[in-house]
Amino acid sequence: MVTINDVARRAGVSVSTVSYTLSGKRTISASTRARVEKAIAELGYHPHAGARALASARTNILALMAPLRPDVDVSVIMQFVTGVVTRARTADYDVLLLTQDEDNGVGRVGSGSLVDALILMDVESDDPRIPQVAALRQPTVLIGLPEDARGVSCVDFDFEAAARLSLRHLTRLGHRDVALIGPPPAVIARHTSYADRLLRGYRAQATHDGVACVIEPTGTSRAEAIAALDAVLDQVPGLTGLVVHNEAALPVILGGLRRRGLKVPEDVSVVALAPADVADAQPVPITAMDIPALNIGQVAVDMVLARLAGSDTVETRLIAPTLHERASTAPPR
Amino acid sequence: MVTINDVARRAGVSVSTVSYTLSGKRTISASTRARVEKAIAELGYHPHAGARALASARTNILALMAPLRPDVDVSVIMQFVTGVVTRARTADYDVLLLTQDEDNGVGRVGSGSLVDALILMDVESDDPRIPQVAALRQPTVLIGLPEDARGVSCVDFDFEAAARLSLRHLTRLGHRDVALIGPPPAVIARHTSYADRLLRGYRAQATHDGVACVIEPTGTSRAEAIAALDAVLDQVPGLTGLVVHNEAALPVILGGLRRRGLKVPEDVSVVALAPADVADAQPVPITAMDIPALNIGQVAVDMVLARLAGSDTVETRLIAPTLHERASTAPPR
DNA sequence: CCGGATTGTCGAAGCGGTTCAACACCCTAG
DNA sequence: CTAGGGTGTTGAACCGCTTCGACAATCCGG
Repeated sequence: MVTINDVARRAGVSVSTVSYTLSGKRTISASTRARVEKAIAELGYHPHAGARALASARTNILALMAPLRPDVDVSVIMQFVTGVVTRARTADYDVLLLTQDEDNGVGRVGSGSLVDALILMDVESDDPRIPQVAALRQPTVLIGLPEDARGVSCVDFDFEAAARLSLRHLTRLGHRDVALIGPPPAVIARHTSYADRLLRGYRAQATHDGVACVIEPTGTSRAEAIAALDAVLDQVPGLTGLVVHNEAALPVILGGLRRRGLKVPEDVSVVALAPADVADAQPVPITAMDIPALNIGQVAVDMVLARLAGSDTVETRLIAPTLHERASTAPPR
Repeated sequence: MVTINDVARRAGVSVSTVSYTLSGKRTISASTRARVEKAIAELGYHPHAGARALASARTNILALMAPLRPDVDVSVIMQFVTGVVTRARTADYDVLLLTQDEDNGVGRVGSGSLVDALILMDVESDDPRIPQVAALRQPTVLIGLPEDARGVSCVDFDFEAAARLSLRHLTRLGHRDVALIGPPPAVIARHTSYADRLLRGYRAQATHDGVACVIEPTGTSRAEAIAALDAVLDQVPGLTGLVVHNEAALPVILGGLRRRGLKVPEDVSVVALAPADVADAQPVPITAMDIPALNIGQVAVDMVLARLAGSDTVETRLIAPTLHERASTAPPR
């Protein structure tokens, strides 16, 4: 293993000079810097991450706790993770990937000084992890808006507004017989923050627009999606408008509508809450509130890095939704 | 920060005793162990990861380099990542998530002693990362079979056999006018290992079964998928059988077939290479070679952990495919 | 031409663990 | 009763890096 000592010897300077050359925390003459850099290149020196972490109390690692379970929209997760990892790298940070279902992952990586900061996805309205991160000395960003954030920063897509705008798009087109096919029952039961806000927004808009508020959750499996569609058609016999927030169920629902002889958008208009590429990659391109998952991931990293850089402003950011019209919505005939 | 010193003082023993209690590398009397564990619990002690890494030359972190780009099948990636992370945690390892497109990520985390081992996804036939990992002291497992693995272990789904069996399934049903809609052109151009093997298998089986070998790559966007379907129908006018290996294109292709008045499976039989849940979540449940991505991830971790535990057997493992019949295949009429 | 800044470099003290060699103690066999 | 062999515990060296205080050399204005 080549250490900072080897570099120092080769460059004919002291270890501290090498360290300062690397960190730039003291001025180094151009000639010395050149000699050190040459030695580093020749030896292929990479500082030992553990030693650095020990001495500097910084690991340059971010923890990202993601819901690696099947009942979430994989595309959204993936894009979010991608946003986090790529942005983190631009600031010379690495990302440690954790699952939710570990007992006390937060405490382990936090108290163990394994990471400098945390990003928690899939936050619930009353998430048990919030007191855990609040007790940590590392800053944290939550994806989602818990009831009580306890001074922890939050960021998320504005699902409430997205639900409202989705329904409004349908009612403005003239649809009165509408329904929402939503996230899995388990997600709702957990009071996952985004699901709570989604339902709240949908309900508010339904009341506002004077249409019946029919909400049917559904899982990711084909059978569940079909059942949800059945239930919805049962409750709203002359259904002409559908809002769907369930990436996995989307194709099945479209197939189900077709099998009943219902054409999209001629007979039924469909609005989805999904990333743009998912909406576009359906049998019929779907009008959707595009979820900018990549962007949210980047913002989360920016927020957490700002805290690491010394800022102590705790903020909550909501990313405004935009409707993207594709081929799945039309006025009722 | 509570350190091992605090624990030692509180338990009335030396630091080395605490350390040995934690690691179990020396015998400790039951009473001492109890006192130490009590102190640890009371203080909420978590060993400092950096200090531990420095002293023991072990970080208990695995690097996972995943293709976080849009032209890959997100479900497969997600499931694989999930398999890796969950299995790693059972062995008290954490996972550092890296992207391919970083310049020298392998060298950075390897030489920098950030990780104990690496897992590389999306390996190309002549992957530039292979010499890099071969130069590292950390063991590595490749997902995919490069031409020259240079003594690095490999594991993957047997895409060659999967392609053969997919086509064979169609020809056995009596289909003669068949085609393959494959991975994105860029993936093929890169000579991604799985794409190479997929095409090889398909070609071999086409020759063996005496059918024309029509292969059309396609990207993940709707336009590309439609174009690919057009091209295929152009080349094979009386098409009755289709093999698809492109998760994102699948729904679009099904939509395109329908728009042309072609029913699945009455007019066209479709076999996919995809994870079971993806195949099931289509408008029509698709007969598929189920890609056991979760399992492959677990196996990759097992292999790398075996190397860390001292085994020096370099092996290549291929996971055999199994066909799962759903509702998308039937004899031609 | 001198005193005080400024600039560039260095030595050494940690950071918080692991692990080795040493040692005290107790048990048992001869 | 003693030699010999565990068993349980300890002190101290060490892992590779960062950073503080010290210091020599150079520069500048008065």
